[in-house]
Amino acid sequence: AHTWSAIISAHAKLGKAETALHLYHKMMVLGSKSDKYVFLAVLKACSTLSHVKLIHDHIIQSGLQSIVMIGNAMIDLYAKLSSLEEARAVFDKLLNRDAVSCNTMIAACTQYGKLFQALDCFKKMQGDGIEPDDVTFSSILIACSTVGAMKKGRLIHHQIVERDLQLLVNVGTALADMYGKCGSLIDLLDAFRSLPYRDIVSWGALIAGCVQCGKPHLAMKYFQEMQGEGFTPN
RNA sequence: GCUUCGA
Repeated sequence: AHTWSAIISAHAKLGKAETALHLYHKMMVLGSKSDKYVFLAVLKACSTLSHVKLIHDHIIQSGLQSIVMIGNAMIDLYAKLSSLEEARAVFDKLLNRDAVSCNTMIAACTQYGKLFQALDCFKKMQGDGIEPDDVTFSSILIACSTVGAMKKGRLIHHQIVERDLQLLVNVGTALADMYGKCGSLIDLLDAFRSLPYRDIVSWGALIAGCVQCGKPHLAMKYFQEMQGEGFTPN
């Protein structure tokens, strides 16, 4: 199974989804048993709901549905290909939820523009003794930015600083993004300057944020500066 | 060989 999962996931990562699914089919025909890594690899190759449902059935038949990593992948896929309700159904049934489960659910709520549900999930995970991590905070910030909730974003910002998580690029960039989308140029620049390093994504958040804040000339200035630091615009 | 976030 480990050699099958390696080759299936390699194809899935390279975007060769059909080939990955064919290999999975071949593996079954040859009578090899799937383990959790095979399922994770083949789930990555699923681009339609019907594929996901089919694999989900196989997972249930194998009795592997209660494995956290599998459940987490299912939450993500149902959110992206089906509906928030279906994602939540998997989330609710999962008994050994971890931070990734909650992060995935929060990102799912965000995708559907449900800030209140995202915040509720954030609150409940802490009630359940699951520690929020950097991914949790970056996801919650994106939820705030998509609905322009700067006041809530600031409260989250304080919790981030308490843990020094603003020093991580993903969190720092999400902060910059949130302030930019909410129109606070000062806070946007402050978040950007606190980043441990800059990459193409953080530059993008800065430039888009300047535009959002009504400062197109500043955006142009940073666009030049970005190229001066060797980044090619994407 | 392994799931979630900043585009």
